[in-house]
Amino acid sequence: MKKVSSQINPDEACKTPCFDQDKVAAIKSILSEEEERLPELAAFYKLLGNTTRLKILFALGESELCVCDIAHVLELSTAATSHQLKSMRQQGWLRKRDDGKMVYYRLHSINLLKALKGDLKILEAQLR
Amino acid sequence: MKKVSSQINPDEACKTPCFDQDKVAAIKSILSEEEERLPELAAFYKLLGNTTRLKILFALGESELCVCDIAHVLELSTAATSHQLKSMRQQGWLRKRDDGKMVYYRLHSINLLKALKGDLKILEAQLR
DNA sequence: TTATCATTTTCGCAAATGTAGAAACAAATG
DNA sequence: CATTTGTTTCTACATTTGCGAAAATGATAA
Repeated sequence: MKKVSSQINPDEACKTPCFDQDKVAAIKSILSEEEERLPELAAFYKLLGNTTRLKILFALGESELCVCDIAHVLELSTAATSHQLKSMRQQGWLRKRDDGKMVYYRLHSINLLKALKGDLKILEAQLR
Repeated sequence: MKKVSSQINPDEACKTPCFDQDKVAAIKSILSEEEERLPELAAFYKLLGNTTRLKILFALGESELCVCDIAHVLELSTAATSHQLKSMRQQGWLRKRDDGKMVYYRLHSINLLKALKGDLKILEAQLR
């Protein structure tokens, strides 16, 4: 069932020569197509992997808000809030609108929020 | 347009009293319903926010694999690989199957992989 | 102009986090 | 028994991170 190839290079990083070399090669080849994108995808999820930022996204899902309002919702300083907003704006998730001294943020894409809510449901299903 | 309420508590964490107190209260109330779940959701995304783990998921999307094969695909030690596998198994994403000395891992839910591939497409759309 | 206000940015740090190595351990095999 | 495969614990290291403090920006008001 398990083909332990005789042509294993002893210099391999993994010392256990248990693997199916052909299978590994095939999967490496398949992965190589997506490999470039994976760091981007990881960065995408990293940005989502923070309760404060998720709160911001859910809050903006309700309504456009100024930085100060968001800061109050989060009970956080405006500087810290602004920092988080910037990171998400850079990711393309948020848009800003200047109005005098105030700056208003809103979701750029409603799809993101939908995805979040969908994932919340998946999560609940997992936990049952 | 902006209602600056007179009943602002001067002890507020945020020093700028620019906010629409009613709006903030309303949004806080709405968020409070989801607030409990948000740390879980963040943990979910944190686990996805790593290129190595994403590689594992995509690899297992192709085929069930033993730890050693996965380690070779990742070019990582079996110990490190096993650690990552454990974290994802704990999250409920993977299942393991013992077969003699070998241990095989597979995706528990195909939905996760579908979601990943969907998010990859969203990402590509964003970047255009 | 000067002052004030909302926000942004820079700097920097303390704390948290994550990754993975080494080695001990477990379980299966021969 | 010795090997093999995988897991776990302990550990150390580097990196990341979130955020405070304070200066800077840019708009508005006096």
